[in-house]
Amino acid sequence: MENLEIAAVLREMADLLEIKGGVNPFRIRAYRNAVYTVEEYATPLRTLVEEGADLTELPSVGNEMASHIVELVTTGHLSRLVELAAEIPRSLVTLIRLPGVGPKKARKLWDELGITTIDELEAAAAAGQVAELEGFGEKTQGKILEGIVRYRARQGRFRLAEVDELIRPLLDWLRTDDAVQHVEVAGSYRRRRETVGDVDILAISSAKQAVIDRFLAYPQVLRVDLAGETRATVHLASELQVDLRVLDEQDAGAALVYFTGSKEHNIALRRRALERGLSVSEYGVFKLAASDGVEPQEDADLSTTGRELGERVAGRTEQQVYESLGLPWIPPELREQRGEIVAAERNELPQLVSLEDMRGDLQMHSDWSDGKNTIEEMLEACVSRGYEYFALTDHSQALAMTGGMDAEKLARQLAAIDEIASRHPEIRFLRSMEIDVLADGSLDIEDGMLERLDLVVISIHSRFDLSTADQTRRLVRAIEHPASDIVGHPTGRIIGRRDAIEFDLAEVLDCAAENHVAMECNAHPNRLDLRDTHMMEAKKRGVPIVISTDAHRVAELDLMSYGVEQARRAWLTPGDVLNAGPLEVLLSALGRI
DNA sequence: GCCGTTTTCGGCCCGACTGTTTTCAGTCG
Repeated sequence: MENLEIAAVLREMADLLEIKGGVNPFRIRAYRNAVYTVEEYATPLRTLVEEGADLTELPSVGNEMASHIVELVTTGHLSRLVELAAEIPRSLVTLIRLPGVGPKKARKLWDELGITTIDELEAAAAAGQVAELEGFGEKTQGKILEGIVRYRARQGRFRLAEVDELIRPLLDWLRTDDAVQHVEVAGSYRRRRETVGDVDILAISSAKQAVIDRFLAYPQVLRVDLAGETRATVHLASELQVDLRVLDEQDAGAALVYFTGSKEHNIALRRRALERGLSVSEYGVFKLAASDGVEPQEDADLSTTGRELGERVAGRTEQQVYESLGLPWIPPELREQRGEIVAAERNELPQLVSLEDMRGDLQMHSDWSDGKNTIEEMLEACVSRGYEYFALTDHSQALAMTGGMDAEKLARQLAAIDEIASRHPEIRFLRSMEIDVLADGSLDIEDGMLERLDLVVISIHSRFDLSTADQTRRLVRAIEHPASDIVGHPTGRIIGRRDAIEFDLAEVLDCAAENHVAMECNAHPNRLDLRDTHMMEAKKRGVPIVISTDAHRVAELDLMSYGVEQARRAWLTPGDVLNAGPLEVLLSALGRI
């Protein structure tokens, strides 16, 4: 059982316990905390279980969660969930995915109307039965019906690059309004997560209502979900959800921290604040009033609303907010509660790699295979981006439909490259190729030709369905080939379209480290492969990373920023990224010189 | 259920908006 599946079971436990009601809310929260840990963990927990490792070492995993995980890995099911499902229909958890329906309402729908599925809920709402229930009404019933339609049609998360395109004109629309002093996008977009569920926009203004009005008047707004005095939520025509919050300038820093998240990072900050007698919200950092007689609430009170606040100590800038908590400013890409607060406290935050550090691009295609531009056009585009070197990596013959090259065609290309390179001393031209790794792990070109290349990129483009063991063997054999330098888009995933191939990440990374082979972070926003957590694992195991665009046309060379952002999320410094350094260091790390 | 520079009990993050309430519960982020 894989981590995501384990997490899904634990999440279902939490949902069912919540629907059941009368359960200690902190017990439910404990399940949700464990879900986060399991989802974020880079290596399969199944391997930890097989090694007999102590799972309670993991954050938010105690004896109970550890035994749950062991049971799931070894038996494939969780007896506690089976017991719970005998009391509460499991399908009720789908109801709370609907907007406006939470655990309490789901429970009521089941108790009063015997509803357990979305289909049954739709029928009951259409018949007007839902509005009759206490705590429900006509509006709620209508909202549920709309929500069901959207639930069935929903598109899922948006890729970061799509959101970039959708959100830029909206930002321009807001910025041209006089009432708006400043606009910034927060949320997972600012943390540069590979996909974004909804977009959080933060506006600074003293005329809040005017900003809300401007936002609601944006031509691409398809429907308004809610609109208050300081916040509004809309769906754009693209179905992308956008939340706007309008705040005073003095609150900008606290608000930006709050809305950038992640949720887990914020919770950790607030816990830290409480330890210091402070309270953090989107309105600032406040001293807590002396808490003489704090009356403990009986269960269900999840919030600390009503706590007496004292003097405000920070809020205008993010720096101030972190400083008030005894921390240096933390880059948004690191705010995932993966140890950044501890590192910040010790002043050990990494100096993250940036786009300006990049000195070359190590995967791109020309019209010799499936690229759209000539070799010389690609070269000139690299020069204009200020690169010191670049690698041209047209496909090998196994990808016939791309015009992949056999030995004879490669020989002709190398001759053409020599001629072009001789006219362009301003950049170092690396003769390279993206060579297919065949199903058995052999490379798709004669060894004799490999010797004529400066750099060899090896990639999997077929047989994505091999077993974990076979796929691991395949990659290990290819990496062990003495000519191999870089594994291109190692997991082969296409975000939202094709799953990653299955292999033993630890074994492959260790093999790469041993053989001086680098792993690529493919910067194309559809791939982002390796992903952030995998790169963290690679760094831990001493495997160098390269960031390449895999450009098939000149314009795609600009996708480099997406790769760099993912590398930043993986805590990588310029020293961890080979093509952020001088060519000699790169070639030496790959065992070329 | 988890956790520990106020450790093995007693805590556990904070606020806005909506709809249905006649003073607030539920949901959401």
